[in-house]
Amino acid sequence: MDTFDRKILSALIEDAEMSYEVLGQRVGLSPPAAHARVKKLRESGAIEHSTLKIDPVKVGKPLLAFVFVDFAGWGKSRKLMQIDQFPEVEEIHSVAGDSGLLIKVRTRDAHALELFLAKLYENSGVQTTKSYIVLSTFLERGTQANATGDWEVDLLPG
Amino acid sequence: MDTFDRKILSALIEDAEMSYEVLGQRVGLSPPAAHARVKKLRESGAIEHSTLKIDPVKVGKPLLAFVFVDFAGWGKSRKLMQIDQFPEVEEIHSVAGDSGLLIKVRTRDAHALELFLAKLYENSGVQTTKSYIVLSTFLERGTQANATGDWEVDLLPG
DNA sequence: GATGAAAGTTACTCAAG
DNA sequence: CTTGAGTAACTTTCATC
Repeated sequence: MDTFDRKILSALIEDAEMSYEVLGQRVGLSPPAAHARVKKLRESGAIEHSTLKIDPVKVGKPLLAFVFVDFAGWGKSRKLMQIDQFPEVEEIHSVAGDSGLLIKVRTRDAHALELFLAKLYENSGVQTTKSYIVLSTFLERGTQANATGDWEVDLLPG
Repeated sequence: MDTFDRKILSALIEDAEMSYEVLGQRVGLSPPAAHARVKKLRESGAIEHSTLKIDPVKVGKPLLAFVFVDFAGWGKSRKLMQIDQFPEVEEIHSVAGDSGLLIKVRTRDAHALELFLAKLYENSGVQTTKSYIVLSTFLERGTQANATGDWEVDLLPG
């Protein structure tokens, strides 16, 4: 995972359908060299899979919310994990602090969110939920390949 | 945006590099028909762009956190918006409730998160931050194309 | 690492039903 | 919408430097 690999990942994160010829000249490698590195990045698992960024509004899910879920105990957490079956749910994390789970959920409207929350409460063990409604999103992207300072280093010769 | 379109999006979200032949037989269309629909989905903006799902650990960012940021006022929000320059930052939302902004940030370790928070406090107007450290992630995916109930409907004839 | 080349596959478009 | 066909482009690998 050197600078070339990070440049390749950064380029493909922006547009995964770039040809190896274009990719190569963007990162300063020949097409075969770029291809070999992408292959290794896939085999190593650094690239999990290719996917699409979808416009939430166009698929009828303009309302985004983050829901914190508190439990009485951890016994029923298995059943609650099945909420990944809901296509409205995009993320499920367990978090440190005063809450148990943090769920990112995207619905058609407030009523659909209410129905989802009702499903949550059907699980015994769920004590309270606290929802944060998103008013507007300024940035939303996947994991970036570079870290702070990477670009400055890249500008140096050598 | 009919059932075919949602099936196409769902398939490409799982694997965007599928050939139109495979895509067609997965959704029940001929390759040219599948191709034409994908083209329209791009032109309509429903598909924003193709991207890669990256393994955060493999790129050196195993620590995920959600940070709520409170302001004194909205005057300096423009400057604070520049935090999208940080590759650690994946999402920036303004949320209703007792906080102003919600930031999803992924760093190498707790120290790197601390450095990022220090950058936030450099902005005048930032009053407090409240961070939720993610202990484990059970689900993390992009916006799904279907809504609850879609699959049941699809199983019906006609 | 670069180049050049080869074979196989796919993208993309169109005509016709 | 389907089938069938066609060209251009790309992927993928390999031999060579």
